[in-house]
Amino acid sequence: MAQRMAGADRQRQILDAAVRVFARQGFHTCRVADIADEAGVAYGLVYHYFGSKEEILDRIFLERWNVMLEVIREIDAGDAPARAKLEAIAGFIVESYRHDPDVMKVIIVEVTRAANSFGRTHLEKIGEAYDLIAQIVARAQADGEFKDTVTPKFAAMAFYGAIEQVLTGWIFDLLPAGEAEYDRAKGLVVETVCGGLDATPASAGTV
Amino acid sequence: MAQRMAGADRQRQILDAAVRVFARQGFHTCRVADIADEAGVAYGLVYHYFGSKEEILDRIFLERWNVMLEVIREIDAGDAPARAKLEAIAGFIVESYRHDPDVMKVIIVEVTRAANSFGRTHLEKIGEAYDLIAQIVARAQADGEFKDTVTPKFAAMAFYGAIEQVLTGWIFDLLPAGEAEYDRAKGLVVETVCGGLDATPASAGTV
Amino acid sequence: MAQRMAGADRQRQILDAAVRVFARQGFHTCRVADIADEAGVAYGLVYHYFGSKEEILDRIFLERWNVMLEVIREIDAGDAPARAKLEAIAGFIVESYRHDPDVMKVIIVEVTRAANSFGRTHLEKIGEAYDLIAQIVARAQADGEFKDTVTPKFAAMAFYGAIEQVLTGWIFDLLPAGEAEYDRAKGLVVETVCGGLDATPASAGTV
Amino acid sequence: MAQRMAGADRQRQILDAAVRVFARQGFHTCRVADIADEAGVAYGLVYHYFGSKEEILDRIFLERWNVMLEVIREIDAGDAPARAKLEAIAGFIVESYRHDPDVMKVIIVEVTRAANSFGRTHLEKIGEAYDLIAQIVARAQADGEFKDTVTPKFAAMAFYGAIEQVLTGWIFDLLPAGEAEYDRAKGLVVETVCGGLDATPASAGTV
DNA sequence: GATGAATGAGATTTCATTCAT
DNA sequence: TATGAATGAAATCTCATTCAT
Repeated sequence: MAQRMAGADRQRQILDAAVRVFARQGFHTCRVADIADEAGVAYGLVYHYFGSKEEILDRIFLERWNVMLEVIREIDAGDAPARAKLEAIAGFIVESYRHDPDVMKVIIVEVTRAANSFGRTHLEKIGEAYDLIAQIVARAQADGEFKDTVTPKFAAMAFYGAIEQVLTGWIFDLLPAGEAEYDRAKGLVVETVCGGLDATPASAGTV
Repeated sequence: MAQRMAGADRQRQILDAAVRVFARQGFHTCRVADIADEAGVAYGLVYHYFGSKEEILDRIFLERWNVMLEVIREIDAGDAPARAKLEAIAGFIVESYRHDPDVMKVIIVEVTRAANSFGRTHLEKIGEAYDLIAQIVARAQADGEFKDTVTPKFAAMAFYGAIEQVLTGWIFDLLPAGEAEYDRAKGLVVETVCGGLDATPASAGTV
Repeated sequence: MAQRMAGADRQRQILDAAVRVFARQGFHTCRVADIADEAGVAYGLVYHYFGSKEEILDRIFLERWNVMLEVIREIDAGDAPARAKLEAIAGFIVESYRHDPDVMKVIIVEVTRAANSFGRTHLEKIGEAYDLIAQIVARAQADGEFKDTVTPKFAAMAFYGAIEQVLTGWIFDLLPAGEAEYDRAKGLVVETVCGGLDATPASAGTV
Repeated sequence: MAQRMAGADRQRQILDAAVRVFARQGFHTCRVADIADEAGVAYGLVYHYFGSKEEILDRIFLERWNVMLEVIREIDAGDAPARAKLEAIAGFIVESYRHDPDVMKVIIVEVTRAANSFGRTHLEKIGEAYDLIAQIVARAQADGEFKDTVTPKFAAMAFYGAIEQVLTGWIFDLLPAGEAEYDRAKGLVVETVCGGLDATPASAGTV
């Protein structure tokens, strides 16, 4: 039986359990009871802290996604070259996965591509990230750092898609994973994608 | 009341209806009754032709994915440069979307990234496509057409992820869609991604 | 595809198939399709010859049960001692089982004790057999051949129950079955049951 | 709306309701909703306590049958003559019916003879009872109390079959029922069946 | 007579959510 | 806060029966 505990801690406990359960069984396949069990908490307590099963997923997604948006904004605010900024973003996403693969799995598998089931609830939030990346590209194109062959939005999608797919590869064991791979991936995604964006393509060859 | 019809035609009719329904409402959100209604067919007939709702999704996925694997294999068998092969693949995927966006939406949203819910049923099939692309990259690296900075598998994931994300952008209205965009996208994905793969990066600049 | 055939033959063919299917899978567990398959006949043809699945079971039961009633009446009409008559009845039932165990299995398992499900449709018919046996006992009691310790109906039930249970034992492999056992059973049931009915109990010992 | 209640009590309540419903409508003919209604409980609560409709029947059967096995074992352990033991067993079964006719009806009609539908799940359990009875007979034959004309198993089947059929007669109104009949039946079954087993058949005449 | 596609009512089962304690 | 019993609205799936051909 769970001891009294500060509300915030309990929420955290349930949220963390939900991440594990969603990652393991999938949002649609798991039951609220599974979350309660995993958290070692009574059935009804989940509903004391969250209005619905979906709200739990919302919270998991928003917590992490907002952090990412924050980080991207900070990166963007710096005055590094665009390529370095993209590398920092890729680095952050990879680190996020390294730090807590389950959360990223849930976000990718249950939210990012599942905009259907959840209605369009999170689409806007998701789009914000793409827009921020697009802005970086746009500014780089204006500065002449990047070519303007592609629209910034298009570039942002390709960039983000490449990263997400690499994570998906790790998640589903389609790509070798491990500490070394994580470290290399950060640069390689940018290398691969930005190779085609750079205005001075020779630079790609020098890395 | 539905007229008598050859079995294969009825299956097609139900399959097509299912694609529309899955695309519109999502696999988990729709009911088998919705599919029957959409097909203008009695409830039970769906179960006359398919063992379960899931089997319908399986069929939709496999039909299309097998075609894609076939096409990739054919492209791969030719002796064009790797870059042209990748462009042909990207072109095929984009054309697939243009021709039947609903099917691609279902595949991307309900299958490709949802390997959780369906068990790992289709993971292998999905992986085949990545492997074929990786082979093309590997051979290009051996030939000196591509650099070998990244592993072929990694490159394949980045490449496929970029395309899929562009499609996702169209699907969820995060990226402007339309005939012109579709045509441009084919080349741009390759341009963007392969720019970093090309051994002679200058070529990227000439496009 | 089934050839044209006289109606009666087709009915027989379906009826025989149904016996096998009911015996193997049970009435509630099998589907009409199973019967059609077993008969090597098209689905719809079953409904051409029978109004419902239940009607098939009715026919199977009535055909056999009426034969049994007929036989019991004939035996009863003779002027053998009651004990011989009962032995003849037991003999006939055992022979019925030996000749077509499936029919008896269906009758015992699906009809005789299942008077609930079928409403009381066949109760009266079933009761006729018990009454005929009871009559034999009653007359034997009047003649002094049997004691009148028990009511004729009670004796009839005990007698029939003993036989049916022995058959049940064979059906479910709780009792060793085989040609020799069948032959011995005929007399033993009577020996066992009638031993307590006989007015001259010593006779039991002489068998 | 049902009040909160201890889990065990609720199970009992549902179990008792199920007995009434199965007895009245038959297992295959009733719906789980009928059980819930009869218990005055919400639909889903039945599934809160039992995994399936079949599990409910299993429980009803096992609860009662295990009691009977226990009683038979106790009777068997005593040192009364075999005939007295059989009479005690018959007495217990009849009392069981007198005490709760519905349970016995369900066991006889839905389980004992329906070994088909339930797979062979309970066959072994059912057989245990026959075996125990057979043991009593076997020992009596060894002691010379019973003749060894019939195998013990055969005798056990005949004995049990006679009782069950008498109960069936009461259940389906083929045999006059009532307090007096119940009391008389206990001895009469044994009298009838054991008359043929007794080594000293004269004793049968003295009852 | 013969076929098997078509129908749809209904049964079991699940599980998110509520709420009495 | 905490508990888990209670609720009941769906959803899936089955299958007896009908009927066009």
